[in-house]
Amino acid sequence: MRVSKLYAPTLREVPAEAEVISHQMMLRAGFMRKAAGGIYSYLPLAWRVLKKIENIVRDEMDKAGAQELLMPIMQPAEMWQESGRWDVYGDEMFRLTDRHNRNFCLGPTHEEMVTTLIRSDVRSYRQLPLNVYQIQNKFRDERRPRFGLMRGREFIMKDAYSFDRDEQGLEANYQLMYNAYTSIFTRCGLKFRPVEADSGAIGGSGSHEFMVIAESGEAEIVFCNECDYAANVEKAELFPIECAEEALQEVRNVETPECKTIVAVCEYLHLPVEKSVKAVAFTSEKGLILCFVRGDHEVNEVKVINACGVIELEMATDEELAAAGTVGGFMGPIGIDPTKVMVVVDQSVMKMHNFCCGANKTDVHCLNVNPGRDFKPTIVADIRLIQITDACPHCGGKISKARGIEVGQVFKLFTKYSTALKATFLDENGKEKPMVMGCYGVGVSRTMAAAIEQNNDADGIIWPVAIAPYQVVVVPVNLKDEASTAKAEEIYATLQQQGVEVVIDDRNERPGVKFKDADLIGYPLRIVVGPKTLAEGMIEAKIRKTGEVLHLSATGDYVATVQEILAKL
RNA sequence: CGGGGCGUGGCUCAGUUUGGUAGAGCACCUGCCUUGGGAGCAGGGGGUCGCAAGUUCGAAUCUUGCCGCUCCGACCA
Repeated sequence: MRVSKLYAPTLREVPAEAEVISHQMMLRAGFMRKAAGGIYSYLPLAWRVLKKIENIVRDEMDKAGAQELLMPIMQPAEMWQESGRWDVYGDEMFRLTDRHNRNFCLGPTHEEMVTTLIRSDVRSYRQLPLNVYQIQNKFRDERRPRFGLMRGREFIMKDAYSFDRDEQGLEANYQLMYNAYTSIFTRCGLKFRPVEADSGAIGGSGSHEFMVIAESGEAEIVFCNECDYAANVEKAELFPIECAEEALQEVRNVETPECKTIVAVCEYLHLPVEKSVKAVAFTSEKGLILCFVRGDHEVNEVKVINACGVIELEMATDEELAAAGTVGGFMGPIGIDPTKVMVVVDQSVMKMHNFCCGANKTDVHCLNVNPGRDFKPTIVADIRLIQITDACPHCGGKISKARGIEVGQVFKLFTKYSTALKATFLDENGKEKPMVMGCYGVGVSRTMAAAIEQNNDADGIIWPVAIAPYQVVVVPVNLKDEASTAKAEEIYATLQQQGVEVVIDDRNERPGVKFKDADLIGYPLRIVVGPKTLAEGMIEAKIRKTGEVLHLSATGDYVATVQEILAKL
């Protein structure tokens, strides 16, 4: 490719709309342009990167025994109604109607589609296991699209679905996919970490997320420094906290004027925060939920959702609190009827003695409260967020936190969809059984963005060779100098013949412009051909990642050298 | 959806407070010149100032409504 013909309009300045590095770089380097919020055109350079990622994904999927197919983006409402998700999915689903007023959606995911497809064709245990995948655009009307490709409303995803006779089969497929994902992200040149994850709205249980480690990541993960435990914070279990036994004392109320937060209350009463319990109130489709955790702990909403078996949580309003007989800032479990309001108490609170909490009256808190004696929870569960001071839930070791970009997730769905959608088969005994399913996603366009987040400097992108749009750019320094320009053309043609993915910057621009663009676009290797070095029989190869400059013989076998350099990057 | 900020040529922004008929830099076109890290000179093209109503002799500027973008909170690949 000749840069003079390449559709890659670079920008000198950072567009005001872009906040994160990957978004800024992709706009500046001419990789993409916005059509609407969270919706982008991929220009040729980006499309080459995406195809490279897709091909790595394909290769690993095929090796793991999955078969590629392509399902419709537009999906009829009926199958979603059958699974029950037409109503559950909410505003995040793009919906449309045809001329006959029939309802459709743009696929946010394909469990319904694939399950109804497979159920009509697979009748026997002999046809299982089966694993199918596709790479296509997905549509989700995000509440808040942001960060360019990191959270778009239309994005490219690889989604695979496995069907097995039993849970052992699922376990095997899950492991195959887990390993394939590890290979995919390794081959893409990314620093990543698989972590235990909550399975969320997709359903099922048992899940891992593949996180690309990056400061700009939206997810927070914890990992143990001593064992191999790693989890999304919203999933992370807690190492049990024990409390020393002490004699139970009588409950009494104290005035706590103007103390709206638990920290203020404890300061006012000269109590350690560990001797207090705070409350967070939510509303859900099952009504009000009062959650209680220790004063210095935080409520984990995902755990609350799972513990209560609800779909969504919202912060409760003052009116709802008043109706339940309490008041914001002074909520406590005493006197709340656990059969009318869900009183969800963190497991660690159940072990505390003589603690302080709200008295459900403005400016009043209770002292010496004890679980069991003074109140009855509706539910006791682990509902708190792990903190850096917590011990590893597996080995008790010291944990660390990091931020990550979720580029892939694997789920064990079990029979959630096959039961709802009646995807059954006959086993060897002629008995009808639901297929045991798994699903496995890779955010292809997000992976491209994540790669940039992890590989850039002040001058631009630094592509890992495996997913770079081109491997090499050849830069003739001065087009007026015939000898060096001819040499550059020769090198370009030769490399191309040898299968190197190469562009030549044949624009009649000053060298600075070409260098700046090459750095910005992030070609892994730049070959500069100019009169000065050529006079000495040399050409220059500069490695984008390290800045290292190598002088190669212009007449010798530079092709082999270039291939060696690329192989090492 | 709630809360902040912003919409002026392709990009970055000034002008809005105090209404008087639109500007700069970059990019683009032509010519000259220049060629190892975003050169210089000269000339040139391009904007119904997000949209719609309103106030006014007169609106980018004031008022109202709408739309879009963006950032902060809950979801996800």
